[in-house]
Amino acid sequence: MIEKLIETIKVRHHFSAENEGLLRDRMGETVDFAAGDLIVSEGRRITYSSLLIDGLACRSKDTRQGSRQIMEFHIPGDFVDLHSYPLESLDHDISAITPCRIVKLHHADIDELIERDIRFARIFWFFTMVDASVHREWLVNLGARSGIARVAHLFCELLYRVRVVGLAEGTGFAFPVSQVELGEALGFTPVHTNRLLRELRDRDLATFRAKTVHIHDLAALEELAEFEPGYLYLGRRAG
Amino acid sequence: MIEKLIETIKVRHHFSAENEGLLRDRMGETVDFAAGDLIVSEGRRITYSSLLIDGLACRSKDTRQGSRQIMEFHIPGDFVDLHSYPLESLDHDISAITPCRIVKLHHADIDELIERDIRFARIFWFFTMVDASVHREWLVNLGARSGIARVAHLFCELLYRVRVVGLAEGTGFAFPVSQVELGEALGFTPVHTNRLLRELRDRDLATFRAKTVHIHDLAALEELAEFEPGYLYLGRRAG
DNA sequence: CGCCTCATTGACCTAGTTCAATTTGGGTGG
DNA sequence: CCACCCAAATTGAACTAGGTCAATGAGGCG
Repeated sequence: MIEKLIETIKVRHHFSAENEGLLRDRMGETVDFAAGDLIVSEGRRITYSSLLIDGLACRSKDTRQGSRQIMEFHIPGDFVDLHSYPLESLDHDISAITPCRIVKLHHADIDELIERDIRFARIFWFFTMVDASVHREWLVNLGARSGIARVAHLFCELLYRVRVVGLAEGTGFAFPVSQVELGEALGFTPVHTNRLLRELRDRDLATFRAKTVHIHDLAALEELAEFEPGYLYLGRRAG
Repeated sequence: MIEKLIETIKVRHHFSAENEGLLRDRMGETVDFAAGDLIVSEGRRITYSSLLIDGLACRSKDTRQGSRQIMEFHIPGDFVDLHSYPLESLDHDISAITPCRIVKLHHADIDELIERDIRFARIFWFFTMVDASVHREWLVNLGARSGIARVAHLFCELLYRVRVVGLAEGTGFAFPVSQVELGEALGFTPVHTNRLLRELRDRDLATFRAKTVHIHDLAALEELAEFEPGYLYLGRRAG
């Protein structure tokens, strides 16, 4: 059930079988959410973190004008709100885009894990720092890249992340968002998002159809996006 | 010397005199940088974190087209690269905008502090999570707010942060950036940044002149920016 | 004084928005 | 199986925020 999480740990850290066992034992209840549900809502005090094991979720903030900014997409294997452990409450919403299943990890259990082996603190802190790194890359995306490059960059990022947890099929992957939601992540209107997708298709770089991304020319797409995967910290490292 | 850091801890956590002493004892060498210097450069392996005690610094990434995206400004009292402690290397540059003075806190000493009192881990992790929260708010800024609101939002954020460390003078504060740099943070060209500043001035909301921001009508500016300071996590809380 | 960098302004251009209409495709009831 | 429905995708045309290019102005400093 938490296989995908284990994968995301192991690409980055040495992780003993013993600690893997400890972690498995601490995982709590499973909860299901329907598409559109709030998994965590802004400002609420939180006593557990949610590991996404199935579905697509996102972090977002609403603006007063009724628009919404999506700040990160979450795929199975991601803790969607691990930062609630140090922060205790969140500054934004986490919502289910498709039906989602999460497993709880209570903050008290995180405390225990860290007490048992301080390396757990490193691992969890590291995860939250990867999210921050992704945020920074998205800032570059929104602030400094052209429309077409923004879409390309997002597709590249998702491909790399999805591969780690075994959800890629070659250079294609499921990405069950509407064009409205895609626009909310990229800072564009749905109309313009649609035109950018058409341009990607016309240039034979990537196709987004039926909630699925197919990348036709990954090298060219990365070139267009100036994609450098380093910010995802996917390399195996000492830990 | 680290008074401002202590302030930023104390607005958020209970912090004992004993721990304050421990922290003071661990602070390392002081280093000075000239305006424009890189304090930390992308990809470098890092063994200490830098506490900014004087000057203005920023986190940024360069794009291949030669433009630059600024992702956060740092004022005295901020650790500019505390995330290098869990990450060990950084995905972006940290540079001195004005002459800067930093004090080193070696990662080995952070280890020791945490070993002495686990609450240090919470405090440091918390700091890095506030940076992430700021990143998310900036994502909303770049992705979903109008030009004028973006500038307004940045000015509001800086006022609130600068107040904590005693660097505000009423509703004014020093902000020694050029309009080019301001544009690099907001995702605008210098020309357009200039026009937005003129509009803020014309509407009697705020003035940016001689490297100083003067806010004339804070309530109206916050309203325009949809500024909600919660994301800065400045309220005093249990820790 | 004379640079030199930065701020300011104008005129024109383009990426992205807005509004509105049309098409597509999956699901559902008969 | 088909007719219908509804949400989402697609396209067009007109509009606007922001970019580009280029010239001018203003302050700081050797």
